[in-house]
Amino acid sequence: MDVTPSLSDRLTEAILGIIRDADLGPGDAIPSARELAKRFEITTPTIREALRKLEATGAVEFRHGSGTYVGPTINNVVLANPHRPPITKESVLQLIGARLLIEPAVAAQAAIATQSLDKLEAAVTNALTPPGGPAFALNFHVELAAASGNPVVEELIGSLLKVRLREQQQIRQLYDNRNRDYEEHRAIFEAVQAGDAAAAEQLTRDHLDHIRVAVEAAEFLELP
Amino acid sequence: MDVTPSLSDRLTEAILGIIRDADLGPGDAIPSARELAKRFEITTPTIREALRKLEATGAVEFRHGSGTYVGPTINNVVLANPHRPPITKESVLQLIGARLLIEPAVAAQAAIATQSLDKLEAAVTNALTPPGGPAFALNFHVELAAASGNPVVEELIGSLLKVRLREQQQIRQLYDNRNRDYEEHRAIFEAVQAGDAAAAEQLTRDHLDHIRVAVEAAEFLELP
DNA sequence: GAGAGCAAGTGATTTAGTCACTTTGTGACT
DNA sequence: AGTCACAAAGTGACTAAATCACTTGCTCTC
Repeated sequence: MDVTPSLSDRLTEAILGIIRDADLGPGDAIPSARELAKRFEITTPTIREALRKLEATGAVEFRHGSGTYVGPTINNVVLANPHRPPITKESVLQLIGARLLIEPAVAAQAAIATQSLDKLEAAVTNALTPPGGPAFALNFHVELAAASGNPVVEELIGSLLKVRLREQQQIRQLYDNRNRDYEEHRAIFEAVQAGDAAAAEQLTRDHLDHIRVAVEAAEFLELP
Repeated sequence: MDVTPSLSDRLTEAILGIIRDADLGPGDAIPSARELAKRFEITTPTIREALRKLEATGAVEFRHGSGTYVGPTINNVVLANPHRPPITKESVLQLIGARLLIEPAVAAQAAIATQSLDKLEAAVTNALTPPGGPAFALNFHVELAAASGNPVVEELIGSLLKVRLREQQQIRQLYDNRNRDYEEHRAIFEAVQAGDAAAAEQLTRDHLDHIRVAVEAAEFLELP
């Protein structure tokens, strides 16, 4: 069973090999589909299928008329499912439940890590005066994970937040907690800065619990 | 910017719509590529690109000569990157670091949850007498996450373990900790069963720390 | 020098087929 | 009657040769 080495999956691996051999990072251009087809001695539709697979995981990006480029998540070990099922109140609560389990420990770790906190502080203050939209509010949690010093944890939190990005923003717009969020974020930041792991952990737990309560109280709208 | 609704991404959404409207689950067959092409009034290569994207995220599966079927991870919110970068000692340690941050809290949650522990106990005992290979040893951690009652957490741990499945197995085979693992797993299980959250948390932390030390002591081989 | 416009390169998609694999059912043989 | 071999139908895998649409950069003009 499955003695088949693979189908055109070998192509995706080969393309990834090219990207890594050339030491390309996100944003860099990769050879055109036509050239890849020539190089592997196959036809364009076949190479396109391989590229589509890579596109689905964010390893490459297409830009019509311009070229194909290395995607932002090529080095991720875990990623948000781009083909996510439709949202329900239950799924949102499960998501918050997962964060409630993880993020307090992350905050505690950030408090005892020696990472730079500049970007975390920026995320706190930027949330109040949003120059780039409401997505900034979520940024705090990703930066908090980044401050833990473990890039995998950062990916994990980032993925969890990305899954429901639009919905999270919608929730935040409905119940304008911007000020309360700001206060709570700042309190967490200060605990982290002071190296008080226990306080950071508890404050994060409280913060997420407030969000959970808000979601639980909400009667859900339909999905757009 | 990006006023373009999308390209043939609409196809992937449409296919997912068909799957959900027909209430299909993993293993169920979906219409053939030719029929989908006819239904959407496009050609087969185009529909194949869309299906490939879905294949990359585990939403569908191809079986040559048989058909296309719904994949196992279609309802996941987060998934392991199938195009993972090559392994390094550092990346393995980062992975363990992430688990060290998350799993103790998961174990504590499992101890106070009211979930059934049958499968968890089975995972403990099966690890010693492996009927299905060494993958069973990792199963314990997934079942532990399942026992927490939060499916998102289960997905998360499952994804983290899947990323380095082969490598993890390799590590385990090299340093045959099977007996020590069994003892530690059993201790964690018993703490969970007894509802002792603090003990479950600490035992899990110790267990993962033992693995971390073992990996840190290992001088790494090349990748196959 | 600045702008309009053309041309080359690229992805997006079509059309029309061939090959390889799996499944299933039918028929012949035992 | 049961079983096995084989053919047929359906499916995915892939090829081949185009055409359309978009981006970019260059050149030519004013």
